[in-house]
Amino acid sequence: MNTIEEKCKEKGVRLTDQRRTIAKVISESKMTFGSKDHPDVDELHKRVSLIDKKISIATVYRTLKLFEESGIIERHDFREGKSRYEPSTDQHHDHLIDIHSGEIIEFVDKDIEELQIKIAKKLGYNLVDHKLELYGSKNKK
Amino acid sequence: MNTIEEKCKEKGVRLTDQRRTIAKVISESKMTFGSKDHPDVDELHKRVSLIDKKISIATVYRTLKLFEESGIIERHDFREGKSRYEPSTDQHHDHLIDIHSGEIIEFVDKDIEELQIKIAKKLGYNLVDHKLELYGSKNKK
DNA sequence: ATACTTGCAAAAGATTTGCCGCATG
DNA sequence: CATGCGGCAAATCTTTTGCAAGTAT
Repeated sequence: MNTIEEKCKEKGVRLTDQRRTIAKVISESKMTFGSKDHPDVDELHKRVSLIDKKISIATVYRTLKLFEESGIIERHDFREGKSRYEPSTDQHHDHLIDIHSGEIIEFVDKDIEELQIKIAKKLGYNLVDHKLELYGSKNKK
Repeated sequence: MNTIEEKCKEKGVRLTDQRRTIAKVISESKMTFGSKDHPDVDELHKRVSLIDKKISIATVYRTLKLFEESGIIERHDFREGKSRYEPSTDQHHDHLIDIHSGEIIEFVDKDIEELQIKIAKKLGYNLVDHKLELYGSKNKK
């Protein structure tokens, strides 16, 4: 059983064959394609179809929304007009996007996390969530 | 003449009545509606129509894209599936979005800016741009 | 049994584009 | 005058939804 399937059980998300298949594909995305993998809906539907070609894209959309709302996966908009997904991790991370290749690098920085909480507090808010994306070009030399 | 019109001249962006009107509306957005104003395309079209009701929404889209590509205005996606705009400023700022009211608070933090540059460098990149959005709920007390 | 899911196709919402007459520099 | 611009409607792209039939607990 894959990680996402386990999380569904924990959260009381009902499981069906379709959801199990989609869960499996997302769970295996990073394992198979590396930490730079953040597939979009179409890509996920393609991968899911290899396992069960009867799963419709509407189900993929519905399942992704469900998983996202349960905190099981994360959705990102990298300024392309479509969403990309990845499994949630214990360790929060942010992204650096290579503006030339589109490659996505993940990173973790504790100082930045703390600074954000402090800024929100100063403005009179509790930080619930945040999004930090760096856009950069590869440094020659 | 408004600020955006001036910037068009600097950048060699051709001016027309429609573009002048749209420039005026964006220039005046913060003056009229406060620093929390980040209108979307529909809202801008409504405001523009009050001045010249013959300007089509296609022109608003085309003009916003043009201004954005020239660095005259900034586009944001605050996770709503549509874009919001504001005039570019000399002083870079980030946004905190109230998850309950949708209110947008602008803030500037030099430490965070520096930290981002440092992180990008460590990963072998030159930071070209970035996006930081904090999502928070109002802190009672 | 009963409420939840799915597939399909249609709908919706945001944004872009082809065409052609018109304005700008 | 030539090139680019704007209006309109149709097209595109991503995502959502109504419906009828099937499925999980």
